[in-house]
Amino acid sequence: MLDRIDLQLLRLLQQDGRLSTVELAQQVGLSASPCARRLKRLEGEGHIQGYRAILAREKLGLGITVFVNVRLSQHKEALVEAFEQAVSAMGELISCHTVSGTYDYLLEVVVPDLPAYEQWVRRLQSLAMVNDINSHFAIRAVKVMGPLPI
Amino acid sequence: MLDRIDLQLLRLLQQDGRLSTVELAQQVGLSASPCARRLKRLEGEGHIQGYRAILAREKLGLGITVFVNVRLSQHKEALVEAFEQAVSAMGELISCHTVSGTYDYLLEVVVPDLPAYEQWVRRLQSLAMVNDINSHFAIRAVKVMGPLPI
DNA sequence: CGTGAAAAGATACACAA
DNA sequence: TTGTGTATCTTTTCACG
Repeated sequence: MLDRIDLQLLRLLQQDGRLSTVELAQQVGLSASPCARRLKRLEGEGHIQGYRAILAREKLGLGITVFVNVRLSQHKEALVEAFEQAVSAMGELISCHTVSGTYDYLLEVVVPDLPAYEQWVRRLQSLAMVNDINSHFAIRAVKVMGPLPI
Repeated sequence: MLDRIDLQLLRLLQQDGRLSTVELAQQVGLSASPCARRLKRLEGEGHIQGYRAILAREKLGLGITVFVNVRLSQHKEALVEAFEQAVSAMGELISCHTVSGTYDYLLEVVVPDLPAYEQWVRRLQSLAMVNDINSHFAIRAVKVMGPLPI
């Protein structure tokens, strides 16, 4: 499905999402048109889901990152869906996975300050199916949004 | 520092990092040149750290995401730095924070399969200053890399 | 996959408001 | 600071070898 060159293109675009077809072409040792063809294919097949600017959290006043473990009181389909829909709609939540172990979910929340976090937790607690919440504050980021290992 | 329009630009670029100056301009109700100036400023001041393509993990054979809690045996400056440098160099690690609570670190690791994860854990365990490791597998992603709330 | 050419689009800059 | 206009450069697209 994907050959060396495709992977190279993906790697390059993961580093710099604004590289043009021409720039990519010379970096992978191709000419522009086959490179453009590959690009379109990679996008069309969904290997590339999109492009985005990476913003500086702290500079934007988003100094607090919190990892939050959540356990639900029940696991009825309807409640699970309601929970996921509710948290997905929260802008402060940038990541949410169901996980193995003691808790059901691991959330990552980004807020400007502690009062904002308290407010957010209140909203989370107000969800009826939420049984237990355990917060871990990020003290320092060692590595953030690293590139996928491809 | 940042006015409404700047924030709008950042929001738009967070959704689509390939929008051109002209497209951005009409979306925020500006003409091209002031929009380009703002863009350059936002990039120059570091509000925009870069641009990248968002890739589909599963399609690329990276089906396993694991959240790993790590506790060190000591917290001497040198050991801490050695640990952080070692894990930062691991491609499978896409995120690493020091966190409050029982553990010192929370890592996010992406690998193709369980054998690859076992291998990775072995490498982690081989670091002398690592005292305790606790893995939580991501069973399902509810929300991944959501936009920052700006 | 490569080449070449044509068309479209983007950027940069000077100047006016 | 923004808007307009222009000139330049780049990119994209496509037909064909």
